[in-house]
Amino acid sequence: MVAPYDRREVILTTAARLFAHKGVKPSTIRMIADAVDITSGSLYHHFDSKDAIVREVLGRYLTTLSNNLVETLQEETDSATRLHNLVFRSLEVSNNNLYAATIYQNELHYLNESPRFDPIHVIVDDIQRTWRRVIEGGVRDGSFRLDLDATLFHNLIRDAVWFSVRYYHSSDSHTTETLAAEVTAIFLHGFSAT
Amino acid sequence: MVAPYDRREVILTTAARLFAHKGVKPSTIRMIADAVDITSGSLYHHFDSKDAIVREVLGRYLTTLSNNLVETLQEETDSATRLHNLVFRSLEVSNNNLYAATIYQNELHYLNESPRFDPIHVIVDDIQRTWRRVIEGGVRDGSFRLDLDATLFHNLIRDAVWFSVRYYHSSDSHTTETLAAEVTAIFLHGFSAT
DNA sequence: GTCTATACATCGATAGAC
DNA sequence: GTCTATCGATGTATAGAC
Repeated sequence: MVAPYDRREVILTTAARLFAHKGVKPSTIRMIADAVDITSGSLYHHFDSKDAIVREVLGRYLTTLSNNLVETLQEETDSATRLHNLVFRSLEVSNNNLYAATIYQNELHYLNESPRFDPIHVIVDDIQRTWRRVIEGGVRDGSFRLDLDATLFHNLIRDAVWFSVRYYHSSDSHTTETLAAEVTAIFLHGFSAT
Repeated sequence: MVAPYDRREVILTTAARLFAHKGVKPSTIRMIADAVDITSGSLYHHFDSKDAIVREVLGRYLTTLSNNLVETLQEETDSATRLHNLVFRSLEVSNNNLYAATIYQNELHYLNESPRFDPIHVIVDDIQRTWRRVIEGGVRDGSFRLDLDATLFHNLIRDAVWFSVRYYHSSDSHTTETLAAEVTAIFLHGFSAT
């Protein structure tokens, strides 16, 4: 028996939208309360604190992302395809969680200023390990270049995927497919015509 | 006749360090004052407001960057080299202005929340135009691929250079040289071994 | 140019009635 | 589960003495 909607869910979505658009710190408890049409005191019936809302928004998104990446690697295929699959799934999940994805990249400072977001960092570390496993695998099996720094490559492609949700908001999976293919093409084969 | 050091300059550097490490909003006027050993009220003798400090820190950095990019393009050479030179100069200037560079990428929200930072955005727009000119020139003269989205490429390499100062703090120009060469190699020729 | 003192706003969070 | 009312902390900025 689930209500037609859960007020708690409405608060989460509304807060996420505010956090994404204005930043976490400038989005006050009173603003969130106004946006869901209750008073600020009532918010504390649903959540212990403002940071608890941030944690739940980011935790859901990053957990979904982490699980999706692990899942896509169960397909047996070559390293280049594995890398492409990581790119595609990352773009897809981030596109389905635009507010959360935006918040995460914009609030690295906020998330690091105290241990209260450690659970979030644990999930992110897991995601990074997945990427590294694929990249190092590709270097080992000869798919990727040995004369370039694999860690640098990791950082560059991770940031590219991470931040591309800033400008690419695709509504259909076709666009995500195209974007993933182009990003992978640039990072694997380069933009040079020769 | 310049004093051995200018208190105003000390404030700027100290504030920049705080802004970079803790974020602009959490770095309070009192913290800045404490760090330079005066009281918060005295800060207002040197600057009209906290945002005026932010504007001056970022303005100096971005103006230097913009001028450097324009300067490096006066050398007549091929498009691939021009692109490499943009990468190198960007890394170099950002490395020489680590606090400001860090602040800029971490505070996009803060900088966009009101028109008081419009002068900053004007300089950034100029920098973006410089990059676009080089990339479009390379596409036109056949140096760069026609089958990939040049705007996407622009966004990716710009972010890569922009954000790589997060993890690469080189103290000597040799490392910057190496980093620029590797970034350019990945973006022009790819990480694939084949 | 630096100080003390403080005005004034706004924040997150709590208490207790309904 | 929502309300009103408010506490206590903290923020930017100002006023005026020295």
